[in-house]
Amino acid sequence: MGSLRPRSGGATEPDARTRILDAAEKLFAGGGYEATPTAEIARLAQVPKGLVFHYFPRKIDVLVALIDERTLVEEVPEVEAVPGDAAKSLSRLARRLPLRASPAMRRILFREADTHGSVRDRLGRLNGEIVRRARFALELALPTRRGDAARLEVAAVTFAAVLLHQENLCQLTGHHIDPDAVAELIAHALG
Amino acid sequence: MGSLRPRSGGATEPDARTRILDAAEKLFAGGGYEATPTAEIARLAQVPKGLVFHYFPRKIDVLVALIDERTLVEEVPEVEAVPGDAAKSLSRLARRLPLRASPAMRRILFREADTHGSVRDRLGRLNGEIVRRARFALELALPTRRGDAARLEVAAVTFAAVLLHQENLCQLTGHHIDPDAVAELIAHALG
Amino acid sequence: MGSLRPRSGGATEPDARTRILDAAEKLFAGGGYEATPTAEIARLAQVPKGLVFHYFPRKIDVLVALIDERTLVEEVPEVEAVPGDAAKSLSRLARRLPLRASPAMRRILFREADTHGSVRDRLGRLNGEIVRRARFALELALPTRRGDAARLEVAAVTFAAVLLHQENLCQLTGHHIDPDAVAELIAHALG
Amino acid sequence: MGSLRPRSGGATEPDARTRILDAAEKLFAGGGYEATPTAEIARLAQVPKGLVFHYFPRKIDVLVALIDERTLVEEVPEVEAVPGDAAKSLSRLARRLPLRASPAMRRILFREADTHGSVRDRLGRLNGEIVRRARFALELALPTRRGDAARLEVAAVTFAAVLLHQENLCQLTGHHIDPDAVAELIAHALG
DNA sequence: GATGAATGAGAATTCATTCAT
DNA sequence: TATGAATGAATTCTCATTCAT
Repeated sequence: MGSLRPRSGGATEPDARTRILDAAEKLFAGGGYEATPTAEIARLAQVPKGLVFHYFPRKIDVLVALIDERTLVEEVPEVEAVPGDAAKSLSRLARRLPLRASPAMRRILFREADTHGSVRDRLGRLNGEIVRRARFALELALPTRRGDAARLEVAAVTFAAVLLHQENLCQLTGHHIDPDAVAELIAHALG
Repeated sequence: MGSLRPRSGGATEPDARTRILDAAEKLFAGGGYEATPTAEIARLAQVPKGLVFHYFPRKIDVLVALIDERTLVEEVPEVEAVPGDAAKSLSRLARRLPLRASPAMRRILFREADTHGSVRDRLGRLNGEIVRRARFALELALPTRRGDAARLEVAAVTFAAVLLHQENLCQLTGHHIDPDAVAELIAHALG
Repeated sequence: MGSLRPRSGGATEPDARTRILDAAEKLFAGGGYEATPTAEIARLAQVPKGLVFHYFPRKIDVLVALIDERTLVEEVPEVEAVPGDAAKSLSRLARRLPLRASPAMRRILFREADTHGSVRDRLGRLNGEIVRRARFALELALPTRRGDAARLEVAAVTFAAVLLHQENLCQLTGHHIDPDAVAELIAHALG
Repeated sequence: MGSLRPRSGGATEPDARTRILDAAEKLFAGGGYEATPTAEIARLAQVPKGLVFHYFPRKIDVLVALIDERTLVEEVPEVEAVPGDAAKSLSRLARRLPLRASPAMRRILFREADTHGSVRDRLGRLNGEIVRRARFALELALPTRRGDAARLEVAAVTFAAVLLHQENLCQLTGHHIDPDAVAELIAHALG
């Protein structure tokens, strides 16, 4: 499990709070937030039950802390787009979503979107950021023509939809999408 | 709530089993499966608690019955596509997903995809059917060119992603997608 | 399962009441009276749940009927003892307990002795009858000596204990007793 | 009720776990395991319902703990037999069964033999130990003769049967056995 | 900070029994 | 006589949360 917080480095055993979050991350990703008892978090974290509530007074605080500390939507100004090559720019975006989070945290992010506002918000910001980057990449790649703004926006939104759809439902339904091919398709549509 | 089962027509009060499913549909869509106690289903359905278990021995059976009886993925051979007009064909598909289910059932379908295999399966079939129809629509609309099969497939998959993404996450994140615009974009990409 | 009631002979399917008792016999012997739901009796008997209560208004009536109709302690005057051969007489008794009941009913008889007075009574009568027969066998077999009445009684009671212990606990604990050897031992003690 | 665990001595109120086992011991002996609700155990123990499940996650664990902690089959090498006096040796054995358990626990041991394997095992070991001791007592008491091993074994098994039969069924059927008289009978048979 | 016993509301499920048909 | 839906109290078990130490 990936933490965004610096851990006490080397071979040291992570501290109790970290172990609790590690356990919750695994369990929430597996069975879901509602179906995971705090007692099981404690057991897996190898901490006494009471300690979970010492760090996280209510169960929901564990989820909030996970989202807060272990997912990061990268909203940096500089986006690595390839000027003049829309397809390549989108492919890059696909290969490296502006989301720093472990696979488990990604599952939680999508799965528990209904559970708490903070999760939903994070997901919304991720979507927004992907759209923003896709838009930027396309703007940078394409010769500026008038009247293209709307179409470019649609392309960006579409690409974001494909990426998030893949992250979320494709894993469940077993379908597969090749983002590179989609990138090329979209680039072609705008070209 | 929409039932695929024929109800006892007219103003007759629906029978107990139907009322239970009606109540479950509303509650699962609202608070989610795990967070909904069977007692609340019974209360809303105005039946004694025991009757819920008379019809559905375990709680999960209520969810399975809902998916089973109140969602239908239309897998019919004839698809109404407009020959020669890819964009219009896709737009039509967007306007009428091959999914017969109430808005509440749609919410349940996406929300509880992790909860039980039967939900996941249904969702997978929905995705598959949308892809199939999009593919068919595009094949019918476009002049047959060699080597385009792959690109056409990508277009179909992309369109399906957009539609399902809209049904699922757009409602949560507050973003919006105009399927018609996406349809046009894709048609243009293949045109 | 053995019924003491005459069944409708030949290959005819037994009637509902009989099937209910057949099912109860098997289930009570297997899991015990308390742990057997009436619904399961109905299921195994392949009769609707309501019919069980038609024939047996309360659940305990099923057990009482079983004991009543499917166990018989033979309290007949004529006992086949071998005059002059105590060991042989006891052996015969062991080989044919004065209890007409299927193995399942025997299990129920011992297992549910605490559950209802009628079961306890039947068991008491069985014990009494075995003692009576053992006593009779020994009296018949042995030359009448004064002062031996008490010892003979002890022998009879001992033999009954061995037989019932075997029927009851030996089956559970996996131990084994050879009644013939015990018969010989006792005969020797009195000889 | 006798506990094999050391209690907090003196007039101190026993702790919650002990009170739960005390209550269960009384209730299981009275009405039987199946017929005793955990809620009644809690009530009698004067602890909240939840605490029963804190210590014993499933109801059966209460029974298992009782058997485990409150019955002990004494399997010690040294057996106090009276050399040369078989009858007396057996009488001693009868007077002090190698079973450390309260009368209530004895009732539970025999009554719930079908309920759980652990009970059955304990009962089996008790039977085995009694046989072993009876055998030892007789070996010690009797002059060693050839070919008597089998008869001695039968005698031991018989005596064990009588003792356990008395503990178990005699209480139910109302019959009575005088172990001393049986001891004498057996001694006489081997004498 | 750490701990695990304690709490009790409430969850799922069971089940004997009733009853209208 | 036959049926299975209906009932609701009771039962086992869960679990977030508190709290004394």
